[in-house]
Amino acid sequence: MLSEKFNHSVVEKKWHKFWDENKIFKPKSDLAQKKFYCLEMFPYPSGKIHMGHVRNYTLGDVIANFKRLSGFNVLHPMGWDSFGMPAENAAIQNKLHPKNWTLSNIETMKSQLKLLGFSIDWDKEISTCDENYYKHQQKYFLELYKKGLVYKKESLVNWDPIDNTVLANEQVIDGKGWRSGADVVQKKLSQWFFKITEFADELHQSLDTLINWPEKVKLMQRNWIGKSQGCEVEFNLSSKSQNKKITIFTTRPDTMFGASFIALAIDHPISKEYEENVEFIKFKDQCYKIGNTDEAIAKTDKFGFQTEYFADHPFIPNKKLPVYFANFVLMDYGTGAIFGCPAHDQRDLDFAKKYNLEITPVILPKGLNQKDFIIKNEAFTEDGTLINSDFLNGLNTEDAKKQVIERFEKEKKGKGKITFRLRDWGISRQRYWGCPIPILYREDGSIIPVPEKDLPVKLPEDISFDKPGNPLEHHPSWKYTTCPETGMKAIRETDTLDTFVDSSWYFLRFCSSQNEQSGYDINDAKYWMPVDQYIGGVEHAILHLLYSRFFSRAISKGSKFEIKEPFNGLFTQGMVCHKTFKTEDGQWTYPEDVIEKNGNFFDKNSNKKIIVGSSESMSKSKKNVVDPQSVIDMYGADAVRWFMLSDSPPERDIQWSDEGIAGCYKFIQKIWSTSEKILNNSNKRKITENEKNNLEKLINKLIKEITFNIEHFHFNVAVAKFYEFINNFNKALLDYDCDKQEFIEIFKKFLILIYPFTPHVSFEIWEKITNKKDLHLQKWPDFKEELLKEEEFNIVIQVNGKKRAILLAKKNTSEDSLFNMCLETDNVKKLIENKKIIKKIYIKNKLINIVVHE
RNA sequence: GCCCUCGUGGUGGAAUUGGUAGACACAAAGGACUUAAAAUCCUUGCCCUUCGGGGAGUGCCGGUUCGAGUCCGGCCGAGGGCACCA
Repeated sequence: MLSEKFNHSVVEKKWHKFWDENKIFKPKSDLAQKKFYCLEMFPYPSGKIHMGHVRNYTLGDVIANFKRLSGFNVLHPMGWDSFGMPAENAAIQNKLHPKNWTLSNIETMKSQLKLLGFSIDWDKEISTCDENYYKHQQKYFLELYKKGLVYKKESLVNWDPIDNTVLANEQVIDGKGWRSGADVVQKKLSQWFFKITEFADELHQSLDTLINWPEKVKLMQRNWIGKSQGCEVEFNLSSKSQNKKITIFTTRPDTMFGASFIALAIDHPISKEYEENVEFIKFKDQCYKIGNTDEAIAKTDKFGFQTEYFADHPFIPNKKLPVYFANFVLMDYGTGAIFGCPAHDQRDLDFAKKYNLEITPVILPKGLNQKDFIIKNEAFTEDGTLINSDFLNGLNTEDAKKQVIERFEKEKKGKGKITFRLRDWGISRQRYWGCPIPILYREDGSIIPVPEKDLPVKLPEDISFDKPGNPLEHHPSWKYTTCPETGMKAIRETDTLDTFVDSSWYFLRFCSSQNEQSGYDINDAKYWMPVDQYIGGVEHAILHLLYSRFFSRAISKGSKFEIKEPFNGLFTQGMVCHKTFKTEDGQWTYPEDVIEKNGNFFDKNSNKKIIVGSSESMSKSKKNVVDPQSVIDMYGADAVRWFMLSDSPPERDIQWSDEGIAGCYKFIQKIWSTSEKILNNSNKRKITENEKNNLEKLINKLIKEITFNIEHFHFNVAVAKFYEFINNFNKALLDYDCDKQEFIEIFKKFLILIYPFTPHVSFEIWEKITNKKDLHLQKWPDFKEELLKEEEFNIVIQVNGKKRAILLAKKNTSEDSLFNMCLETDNVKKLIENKKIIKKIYIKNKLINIVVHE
């Protein structure tokens, strides 16, 4: 009988229809069953799906399927992060309405995702630009407003001059807008903020509870929150005309006796007194001129402006410290004021040298004599022993810190204090395509939250992008309204919410996606939350993941079900990379347009010579992309999924290659042809006990390995084990040449194991073998540990730690007889002849090492 | 500058606790089947060899150990995060 090829396009369509119609991926409403919430970061509907999506959702799908087979009630939903700037850019460029552009992209991408056969419950689909979604978000905004976690303030903000919008600190990367790449400038604007700093300590501490998060991500968040232990100290300032008090923050109170000046941030409140001082204005301008890139700032010389004030040293009577405004002091960290200790801080040293200020060393490095310790151009910033410090002399840094703080607290001059680097989250965006902020500005100047009954504040549809700036601002009527209480004239807030707000609670919405009354139902959330496995790109390590941790805390605070951590397990996958191609005149070229001739590469359209560049993460701008749709058409969804899981560990980058996908296609065919071989076998010879045993061992080993490797995210290793199994299984099929029944039973277990990876071919063969369409209802097979115990072992024989021979020995052979067997092995014999055996090491069923001496 | 991670064949990568380094796959070379191709299958893969085997070998140098890819110290290289945070 001739084997037929596996026809992926027909088979895959057939199963998509069956899965869809029977809603087999819908979770059960039986809340007594143990649950598993498997979530991948939802996509922004930019047009078409890309390979990054394919990899992300394939990884999640393996987990979801595996957990379903393992008896869990699995929630595996999908939605769209559908507000955002690209929709507006498309509107401007192509005269499309952002809504239409977005909805049509969603439609395209949804159909593409369906091609891949992901086990998603599409009934739970949500979209953040849907008013049924954002009305709840507006409600949460108002709740946070009530809880005092939202406020408005005038502040210097990061302004992206290309996108014409404000960016959060987290969205400024190397001084450039995270999306536009434009140099960010500082601008003073009145903005809404979420008080994320209120949770700084909790967000920091709670990271320790996230044992299923990558250390790397936790570390990044820890650094971002930046917890520092120190103290605040009050200084008395005096000038000819007046006295004042200011508070400074320091993490090095131990260096107090080395203080030689006080430095204030340029916008410290005291600067009000100098607003009209010509010299001060000059100084301020000079500071702003420097530019915004972090590198430029870091390299800038330290300079300052001396005030007429002097500060009293808290411990040294009559010691007066000059007070400066300095360009390196930040207003929004600590108190915006510091004391300078030049000997033990590099910035302070640079500053002190410029203005000839005192440099008093107070920390002596270990093992150094005080006479030999001179500060020249480098400050000593490490720990040591206190000198020149009155009551602290002789103490180490740690103890000195404690003593100083104790003394400050006793004398009411200061107190221990923890400070965070984290700033509040600026959420106002001057954009149309986002969630409107439900706030009114009444003509009498008061700020009125929109009453809940008037929600949602909907986006107007009739908008124009003819003028630059925010279309909501320019809309002829939308923003004009009246106060619901007084009837006074009022104007709507025209800023919309940062789209990171949208994605900060969507995982909660999935628990109750249809609920009209509230964003999520407490009982649903109690059952489904937290997300058991969250999967996405590491680029969200800080932004999205920190915001979500904050937002779910903030909205659930004080409710019957407080959410501490929304994501129990986190996995950050690597990117999909491809070689880059450039013509000699520097034009990026798509891989599909590159042809090879005698080892050289050419653009098939222009015939220009192509330079092959390094492999980089697939991106539209470099054109090193491969369209998933065309690959699915050619090789099938199972092959594409298989590729995504093969070779590279999921947390590392993967290299896309044509040979690789072709190899995956061959493997899918091989699964199919193996099933054909079994079924077409008409031999009637009965299988022997030994053969049967071997087959059982084979599948038992596979079950153990696949289970372990899925649970540990070693999908690439699981793939290798499948290859190994299929190779051995085919060999057995050929060698044993007996009645097929036993092979069928083994192969059925194999199909259950591989179903999470390649569902289409698995379902098809399962049906062919069993005449049933119920592969998804099978139970994940158990393995019998006793079958894995081998009767015979390869015992490695080492002489002086080097492998010299391998012995096949029965389990539990005594050490002595093994040793005797060793001595009779030719190789060993040669090597230990005329030598003294010093030592024997025996590791049971594994290894013997004979140590000899000349 | 500070912090973190990673260095294994031509390539992607295996190697649960220190115990047979290179599983599995891709690419390459040779071969089988075929009129031919595709598909499939087999063999090979550093150096020496009398074909039994021997030697070197996981970025480099050193250490601990009977035994190190794995642990420790010091270099070198790549990638990532933070960057005037007092």
